Amino acid sequence: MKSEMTIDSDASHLIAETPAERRRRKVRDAIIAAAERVFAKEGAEGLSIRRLAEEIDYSPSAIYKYFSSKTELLTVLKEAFFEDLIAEIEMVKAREGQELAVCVRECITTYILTALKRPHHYAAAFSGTDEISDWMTEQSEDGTISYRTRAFDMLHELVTLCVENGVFREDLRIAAAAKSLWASMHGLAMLMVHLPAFGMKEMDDLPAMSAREFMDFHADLIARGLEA
Amino acid sequence: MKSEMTIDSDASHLIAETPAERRRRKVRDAIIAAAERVFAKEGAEGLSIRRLAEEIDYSPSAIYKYFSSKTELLTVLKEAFFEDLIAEIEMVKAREGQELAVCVRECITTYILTALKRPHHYAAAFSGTDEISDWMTEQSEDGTISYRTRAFDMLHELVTLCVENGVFREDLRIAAAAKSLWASMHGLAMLMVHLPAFGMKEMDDLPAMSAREFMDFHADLIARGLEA
DNA sequence: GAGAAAGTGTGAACAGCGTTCACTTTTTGA
DNA sequence: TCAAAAAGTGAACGCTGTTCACACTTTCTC
Repeated sequence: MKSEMTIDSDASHLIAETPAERRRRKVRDAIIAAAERVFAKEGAEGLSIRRLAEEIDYSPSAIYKYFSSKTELLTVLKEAFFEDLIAEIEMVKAREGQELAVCVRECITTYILTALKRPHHYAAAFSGTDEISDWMTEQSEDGTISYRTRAFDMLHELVTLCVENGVFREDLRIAAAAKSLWASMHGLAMLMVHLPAFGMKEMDDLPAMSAREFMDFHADLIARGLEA
Repeated sequence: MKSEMTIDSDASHLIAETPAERRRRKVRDAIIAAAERVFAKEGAEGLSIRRLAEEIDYSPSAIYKYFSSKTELLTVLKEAFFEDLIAEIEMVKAREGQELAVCVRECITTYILTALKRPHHYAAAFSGTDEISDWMTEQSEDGTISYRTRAFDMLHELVTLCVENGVFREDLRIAAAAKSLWASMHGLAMLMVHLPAFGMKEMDDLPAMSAREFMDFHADLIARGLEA
């Protein structure tokens, strides 16, 4: 029952909630909770409207009273996941008394680790047929800024900070560096998501790296490219 | 009609080809050519067996006499694409009289550029539900080595060469470095594939980078991380 | 409290999908 | 020439997302 808390579908209810609204929100949350459950386990292919309906004991068509399409439902899941991802990294950034160079490396590994915790979510967030032309100015008419943009802003801040403090080269093009950094993190996350054994299996005669060690290795390579 | 040449479905016909075989190959190639055409334009979603059948004037069930499943057909497309990708990079590697450090950067941009030429192919090659546990030893019983493994081998060679010639740090873990390098290239390729404007749109006051400039920038960052 | 209006839930249906199978037609090889 | 093999087909199965007319329930207004 605590599933109601996992995703707060309407955070702007400081004003009292009528019973009708409460009921509606409950059903909506139940749908999302069921979707979350199925999706985490089996990904987008396993998640069908009919199965979802069965899982919450409603008819398939009922779901369309809450979400205009399967795509919209999936978008909600993706957004919630990205919210988590961003929060996770903000936490690392906010830790006090740490060296910036270390912080950068930990942000990178945290990003990848969080992606691996819900691989289907991460893959879906990037393999949709969203087809957005301007991903930066991407901004729904209600003023909401897309999760991708928010994630990028976070990285942009981090890079700026590093340049200002002399950790990264001072001639760095900041926005470009942030995008490049993102790409490198994203690449490993994606590869590990759908080639689960990618982190392992060296062909050297050296003792094999663990997935975690490899992630640290990757983070170090990325950071080295940026550092002064 | 030159489409028959784009994919050679059976390269081992040094022995004479009977009329029957010739006819069969022709139909098979027509299916592949049509699939290639549709897939390049609209991706996996636009490619249905029924549509394919219509396109080549056969019944849907006929296609199953040539491919056991849609998945198998898609695998053929992906393999052909990866063959191209690998060949493209081998060409860059084979160019003579060039500095190794430059070569590395050009391999990276070539990889990304080739991916962007057929974005749907590239995305499909990595977003399938292949679910392979050991991606390295991945080797069909007929002795065929997977395209992913071949791509990795190529990178492994490149990194080895760079370490031997003092271009990369000599203490580098070669296999790990190759994987990391791959991840970073892959990340940018993937991001640009489905956020087409990712390469553009800086937020700096500086003049905007072109997609090509940004790719060079990214390649440089990756290489710097590896270099001595 | 009565009645209109709005909201909620349903079952049947549509069009599409990948795939299978019994079937006919064509081609091959002895 | 005739049987065996191969090639091609149309109908069907079970699945998908989605829509729509309909019934039922809640809410709001007079």
